[in-house]
Amino acid sequence: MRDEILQSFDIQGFQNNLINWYLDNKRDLPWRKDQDPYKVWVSEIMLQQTQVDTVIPYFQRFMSKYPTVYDLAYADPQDVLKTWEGLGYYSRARNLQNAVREVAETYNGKVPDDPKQLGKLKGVGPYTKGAILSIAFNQAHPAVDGNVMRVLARVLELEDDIAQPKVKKQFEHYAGALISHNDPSSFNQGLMELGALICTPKEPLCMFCPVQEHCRAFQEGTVHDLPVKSKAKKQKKIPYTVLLVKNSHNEYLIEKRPEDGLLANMWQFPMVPAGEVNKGEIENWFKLEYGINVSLSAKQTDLKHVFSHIIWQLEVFAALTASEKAEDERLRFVSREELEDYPFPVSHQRMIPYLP
DNA sequence: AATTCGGGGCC
DNA sequence: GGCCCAGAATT
Repeated sequence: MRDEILQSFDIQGFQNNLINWYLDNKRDLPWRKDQDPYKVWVSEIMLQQTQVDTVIPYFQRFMSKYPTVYDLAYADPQDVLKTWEGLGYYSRARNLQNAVREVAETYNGKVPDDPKQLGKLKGVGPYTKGAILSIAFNQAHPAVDGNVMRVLARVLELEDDIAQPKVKKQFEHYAGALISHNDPSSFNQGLMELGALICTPKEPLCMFCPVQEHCRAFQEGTVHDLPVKSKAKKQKKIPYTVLLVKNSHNEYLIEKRPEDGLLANMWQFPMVPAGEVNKGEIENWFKLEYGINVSLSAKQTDLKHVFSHIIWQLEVFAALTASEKAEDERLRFVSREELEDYPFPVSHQRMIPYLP
């Protein structure tokens, strides 16, 4: 790499200022009560692309349901998914349980402290590996997330586009060069805490920054120009007609999504791809696709749901059927109360108030 | 290297 | 509307 960037950098002073600030100002978070590797692991998975305030209640519920590696290893995957409901990126839950089962079987229930073994676990990438090693095992491995890239881009005044994968590897190199070997846990968490509380994306609080004297962007007045990040392309809009199908027993038709792809293994109300099926053909299409005769009734509402890469435009209709049972394994008629037992994506939770 | 994975908070 | 968030897996 370009190590001349670190030539005149006061690594020791930076470490001391950062760590002392962190120890004095760290938030009292539920996963910071101890260094249990399993808890650190679960918290780091939940915190991927997810803000602290969102994670807190999920972490509490998850740990009370699955206090140990073995509790999670032996749990029903559908129950785990239900516990994850609303948190998003549901493959995280499936990967976590698969990895925990491997830890139970292969590593005698102990989270491995070996970087190679840890990195092979499902869902444990470069960031999470470094976070677990440093926080739970006090090993000096870098843990570079979005916060750390923003902080380092400013402190070292790095103008590389942080949206590019190769740039993250460069930042990991710098983070590895800066990390405290005396207290890698506080150093890594301090970088992230600084990014969350002080070195924020917009309007950073430089006046309160513990490493202001080390920050090249502050010295040069370029804080607002960093980090450089290219824009993501706009999401594609996909229209659906959703059918809230009710039968004579006041039961509603739900279906289980495929085991791969978007919202894998979650349940939902049947969706008709409106881009491929005309309004007048919906009932025929439904009979062919689901084997159930329905009659469309009143439109209930329009909903828009934004994902990272697509936007669902949902037109929600009520519908009636004479059917009482569905042949297909992925289909079920359930009462309003029984709906609560199934993991639903937020987009479909929002339809429940409109059930006929 | 680019795309696929959720959802909420903020402006 | 756009941007950000304690990213990883897949292609």
